[in-house]
Amino acid sequence: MRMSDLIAARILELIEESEENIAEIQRNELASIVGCAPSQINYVLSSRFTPEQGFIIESRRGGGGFVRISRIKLNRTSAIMHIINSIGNRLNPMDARVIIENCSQSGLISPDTARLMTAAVSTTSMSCVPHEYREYLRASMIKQMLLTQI
Amino acid sequence: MRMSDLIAARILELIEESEENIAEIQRNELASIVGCAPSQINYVLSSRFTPEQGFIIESRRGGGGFVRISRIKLNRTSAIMHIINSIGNRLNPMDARVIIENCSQSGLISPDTARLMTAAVSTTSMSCVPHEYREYLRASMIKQMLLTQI
DNA sequence: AAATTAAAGGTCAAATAAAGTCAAATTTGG
DNA sequence: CCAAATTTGACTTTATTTGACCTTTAATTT
Repeated sequence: MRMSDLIAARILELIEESEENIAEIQRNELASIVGCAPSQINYVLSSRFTPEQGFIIESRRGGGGFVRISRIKLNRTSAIMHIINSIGNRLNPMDARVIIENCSQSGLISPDTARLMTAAVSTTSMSCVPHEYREYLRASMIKQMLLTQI
Repeated sequence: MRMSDLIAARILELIEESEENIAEIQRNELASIVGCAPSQINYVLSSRFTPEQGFIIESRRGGGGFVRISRIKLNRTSAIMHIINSIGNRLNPMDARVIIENCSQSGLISPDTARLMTAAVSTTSMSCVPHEYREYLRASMIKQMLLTQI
């Protein structure tokens, strides 16, 4: 398993465990527990816990510093609208994957729907359209599909 | 024996071995095991593990990357496979609509899924890709999506 | 209270590790 | 012989990992 996935999994675990959808970690401590460079924690946060994915990151430096990751919880419709609005007009495969994953995780869409959407935006599906269009297509498709889930 | 056949055989073998009909490989590793150029793995995948043949391909690049090949189990599947195979490599909006409608009518997919698929292949979703690609895209997307419904 | 020190976390770019693409060259079956 | 299938490899794109250096803040000392 990738280190990044392990870190992401650990953070999600902490969020789940908590009542208030918050994980509060010490960057260096977590890094040394999972055995990675501290800056890799930042990499994971910035690639998988972005505002677009429904997370807010706050932090404090200095003695007793911390990083707080909170998942924002909205009602169904606004959650979906929020996600739709956070998607620009392009979307790369990784971000698409994370968005679908999060929607599924947070119960906004069923696992079945998640699989369907993943298939729809897969590179395989799109192999017939030239690269320069793919990210735009992915974005607009995901938006359209999410809209049906309201 | 042809190299491609050997590769295909090896992948099938891995799928057989697995409980969940999934083979997860590292492209470069497999290539070096069987002794071929890495890109030949892609060739084999795209020529022998297509949706028409009941396979879904997913992949990730970068460190710890992989290619996952999953085979769909055959049960109610035959109906869906039949539909997939009846779709050529192009599909106009009207025919797509009819196919989705039929699947829905015959209970192969839920109304919700039908709406999702309709949204995915809608002209709105595709407005960012030039007309000449749309029918191909529609066909390959519908195939990929139907596969997930088995 | 001000100055200093130590303890966090942040940034960014380079190194590494995959996979994808495409077209040219080669082989094969009819 | 020819068209289709296969093989190869140079080049591209993407994701991850690491480390050196930077900034902020809390704690401690003077």
